[in-house]
Amino acid sequence: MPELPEVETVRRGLQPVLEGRRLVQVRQLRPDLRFPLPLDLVARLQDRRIDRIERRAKYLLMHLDSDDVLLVHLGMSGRILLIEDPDRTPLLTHDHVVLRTDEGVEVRFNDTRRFGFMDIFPADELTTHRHLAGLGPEPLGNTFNGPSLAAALKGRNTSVKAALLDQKVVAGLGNIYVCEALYQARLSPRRLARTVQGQRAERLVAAIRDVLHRAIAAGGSSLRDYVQTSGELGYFQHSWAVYGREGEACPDCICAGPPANGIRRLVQSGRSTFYCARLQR
DNA sequence: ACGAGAACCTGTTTGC
DNA sequence: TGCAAACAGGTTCTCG
Repeated sequence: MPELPEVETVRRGLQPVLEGRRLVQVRQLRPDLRFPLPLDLVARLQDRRIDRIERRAKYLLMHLDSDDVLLVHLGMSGRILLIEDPDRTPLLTHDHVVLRTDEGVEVRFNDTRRFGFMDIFPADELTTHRHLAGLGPEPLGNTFNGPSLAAALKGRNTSVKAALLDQKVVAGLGNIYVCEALYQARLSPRRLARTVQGQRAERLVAAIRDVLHRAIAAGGSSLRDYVQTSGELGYFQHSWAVYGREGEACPDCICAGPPANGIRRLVQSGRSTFYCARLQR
């Protein structure tokens, strides 16, 4: 999916189109995504004004003038398409929820694999909601630092790779940016999470923040199914050092080419990890 | 309680 | 060429 940088890019694209706008038409094309959609979703969105759009981890949170919050998660293949001329733009196969604003623009939630989901709930449940309550710190926030990450990893008997994918440890990283951050921090993805303490934790925090900042500045990464809200392509995928580069030379060392050297791929808890075995310890 | 793997879905790419 | 297997950004559930 869209990881944190892609979701932040979508949020920034939606802001000028949706904030302050009223929803004059709401259509739901199927009863469920990853989970059943709330039965009253359309009724609670119809004629509401969107006051503010924020992001928490990989979630978009749209605050309504009814004091409800619309939560959107893009899953693996979710996209949000902005349609300037909706009456002359046919729906696509996997358009599932369609919002039209009082300015005549449509926002269409399109998700091929339907791993995405939506919910709507009262704003006072923001900290207790099932999808938000257990989340760890924002990696770009003030509370995420070397000591706090070290504390979160202490006692964890899994790999640092698997631990960073756990949204309770830090919220918003996914497979791509974990691989990139571990590479930049020169830490092996196989390293036991609980051994990442002190300077190693400091290095990892700095790498995570730097990778995310650079990715956001580039407008995120465009993957097979993902396009920015505007329809433009993010271009951070050209900056990947290791992700998807199995067999290529490591950009920062001399261990060129396959098979023994260069960037390797391994599978950890069912997901591909890309790394340089020489630089990452 | 923790960690690993399966499940959820569709589409594309890879390999025999 | 054709078909089956592998693989893809995430989260949640089950099982040992």
